[in-house]
Amino acid sequence: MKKVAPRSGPRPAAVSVSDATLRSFVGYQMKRAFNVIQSDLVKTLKPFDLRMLTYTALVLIVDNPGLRQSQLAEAMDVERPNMVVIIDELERRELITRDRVQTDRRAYALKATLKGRRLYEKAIAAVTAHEADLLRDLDEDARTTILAAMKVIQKAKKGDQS
Amino acid sequence: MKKVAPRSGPRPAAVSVSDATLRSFVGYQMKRAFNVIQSDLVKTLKPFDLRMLTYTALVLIVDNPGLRQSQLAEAMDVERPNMVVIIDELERRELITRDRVQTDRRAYALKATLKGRRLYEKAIAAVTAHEADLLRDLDEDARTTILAAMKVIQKAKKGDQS
DNA sequence: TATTGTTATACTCTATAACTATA
DNA sequence: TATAGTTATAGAGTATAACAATA
Repeated sequence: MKKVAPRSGPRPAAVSVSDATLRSFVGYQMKRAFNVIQSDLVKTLKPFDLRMLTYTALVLIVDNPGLRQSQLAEAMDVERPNMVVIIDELERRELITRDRVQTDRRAYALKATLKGRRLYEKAIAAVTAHEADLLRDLDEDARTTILAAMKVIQKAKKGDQS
Repeated sequence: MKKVAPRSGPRPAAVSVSDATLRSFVGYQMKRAFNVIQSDLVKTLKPFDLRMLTYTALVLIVDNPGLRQSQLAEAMDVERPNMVVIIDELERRELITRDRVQTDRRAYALKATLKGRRLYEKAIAAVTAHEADLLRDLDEDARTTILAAMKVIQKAKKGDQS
């Protein structure tokens, strides 16, 4: 009953694990796919000394000169306290400037420096190239569907019942 | 020059932030969408006192009785050291058992208890219902495309140049 | 010598309460 | 009183090195 069945291969892990139950969940597949994309993105941004959050913040600041930290935090869906260290890092590296808003001295106006804009250009080019490579086996139609679907999912949160 | 221009609305954040540059990246859209799905999943699993990781581990153990921690870690794409605390929690709550494998006394065979299998049934039902609700605005065609696309992305990692 | 599970540790991301300075 | 930014802190998730027991 408890006798060991003779095994030819040296790998006891030869029997593959079934994830049949989980596979059908969109959430499960998205987590796994997102992990792939994220780890690729981390590697891509490494040479620029950027992480996902610092990269995203830099892009938004370049594209929206003068915005405040709270606006950035809301746009990135990050809590304000967590925004501070991100901004601190970008400022310390002289990629952005933090200037008091004259009309509201509580707030800071964030702007990219020339150095920040140059890093922005390089980082975006690298991310674009890596993403194109990662998605090379998806045709244009599939990509369009994915983008559309991702937007639908994002909207599903707020409009719980229009 | 520095006079405050009279504003009608009380909200200075009225000017919306443009994320046009980021929007076209699949990775960006996936992160945002995944955040929505994840936070919904967290809420869904809360009543069962499960997190994504403990939920995933429980499902895989129920579906693959007797598997080892290292197999589970590989299946979940989690480092072995991080698997330990997850398994600890499931065992402490008597949802699974950890039995020494007779043929390899280094390893543990993981099995779900009756309590574990019951929680599995309830949790899966809840997750299924919540996911259906979250994706209610996506037709079957879109879901199929998404699932297929997520698999393509996952495969893109390993087969860098088949 | 290699592998299973473990401990310790560290870094990132996330989340909340409470403070300050301004409004 | 409310808001912008900050500090402190705690919880998750993730990653690596090093160890004991076993193969």
